[in-house]
Amino acid sequence: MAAKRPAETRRRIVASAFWEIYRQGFQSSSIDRILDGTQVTRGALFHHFPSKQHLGYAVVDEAVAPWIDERWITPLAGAGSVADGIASTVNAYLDAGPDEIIIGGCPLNNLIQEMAALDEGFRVRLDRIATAWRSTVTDLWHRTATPAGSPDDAARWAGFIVSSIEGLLGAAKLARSRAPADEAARLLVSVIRTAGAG
Amino acid sequence: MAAKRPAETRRRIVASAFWEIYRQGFQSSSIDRILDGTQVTRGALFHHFPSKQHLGYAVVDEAVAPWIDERWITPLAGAGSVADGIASTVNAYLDAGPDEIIIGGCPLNNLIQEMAALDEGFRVRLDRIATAWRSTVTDLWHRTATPAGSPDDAARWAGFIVSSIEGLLGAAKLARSRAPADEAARLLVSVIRTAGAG
DNA sequence: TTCAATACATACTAGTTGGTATGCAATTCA
DNA sequence: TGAATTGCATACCAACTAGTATGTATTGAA
Repeated sequence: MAAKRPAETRRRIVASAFWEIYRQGFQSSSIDRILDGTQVTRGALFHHFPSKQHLGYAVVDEAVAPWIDERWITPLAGAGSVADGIASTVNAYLDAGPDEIIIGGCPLNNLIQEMAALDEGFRVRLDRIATAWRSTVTDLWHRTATPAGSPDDAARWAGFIVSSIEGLLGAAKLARSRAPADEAARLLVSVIRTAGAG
Repeated sequence: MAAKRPAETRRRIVASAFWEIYRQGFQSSSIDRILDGTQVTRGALFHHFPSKQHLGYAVVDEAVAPWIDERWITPLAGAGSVADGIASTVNAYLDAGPDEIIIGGCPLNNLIQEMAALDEGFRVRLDRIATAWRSTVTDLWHRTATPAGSPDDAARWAGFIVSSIEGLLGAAKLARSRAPADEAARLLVSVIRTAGAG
């Protein structure tokens, strides 16, 4: 046993748990498999987290949220328009990283479908992430779109856009190919432009 | 033990398995819980299905597919326009049945997110259902939309529309409310109309 | 009516699950 | 430096898992 660095131990558990949960889903994830590869023992894990459920919550807060943040929210915040922001974040997402990310789907969406109906703790945490994403789109819309229609339009569009992105990512997962996501994204972007946010 | 009616026994297994899988997901569904309530025993189940996986396949083919068929595909086939068809199927879906259907999400989408990356048998079966849905939208588009743009436009729009519906159903699940789905659907329909399919 | 195939029913098993009990080592603070 | 407190390791456990072995009852055809 090396030196005791509790923060580092905890970080490794959460990181490994994120991938195990990403691949298997939360319920079918296994503590033993989370531990595999890491140099962490069962005792250490249950010292840091009272239960698998709490570990799951930590994964959402400390791994899924940053994942969405860096891939969608942060780049979007600096975009010149909603259409440009959506086009470039979707492209960057589909371009970047291994196929596993296309085939495995969006970690946020995966957990929403699996856990939102089953566990309120998961639900509120996941909702927090989705809300932050939508808010960023809403702000961007307000800042850059040609003002027309009711002031709630931006929020409505943001809801539509974010849910559409989750949908198109699911289509790619089903097809094991980025093609359907690419096509749907192009349509989504063109539709945003004609709405005056291009 | 009552009279032996194998077809009825099998039907009851698939029906019960559908709900258990709908609620828990496939991997976390339990044979014992599937059997609970039904008057079927373990032996009967494993007589009709060689494994849980094969039962899962049967559920997709014989329960999920009809579910999508009767709620989306069939009504859509008789619609007067794409916009009208989408508006009325979404509304009917959100109106009909218990809240469980809003909170529980779309059985097709649930299984896509959980199983598409893990099991090719599930993936192709789920893809078959989604493809049938998209084809129906494509045909409707061809029949009723004002002809403009390339001939692939209809298929592209169909892909976008179906994935958007799955996305907006996911938003309702996350919010435990039909409101976000309603708003996103209204935007989707208006966007379809401006594209000439209204 | 016999016989074979089908349709179940019961009991069991090997493996996996999340979680705990307990002990020791490293760190921190008085 | 001594004494808590924290961090971690090992061994264990009860519950649950899918699946099997084996038996019997029911069916349909000859």
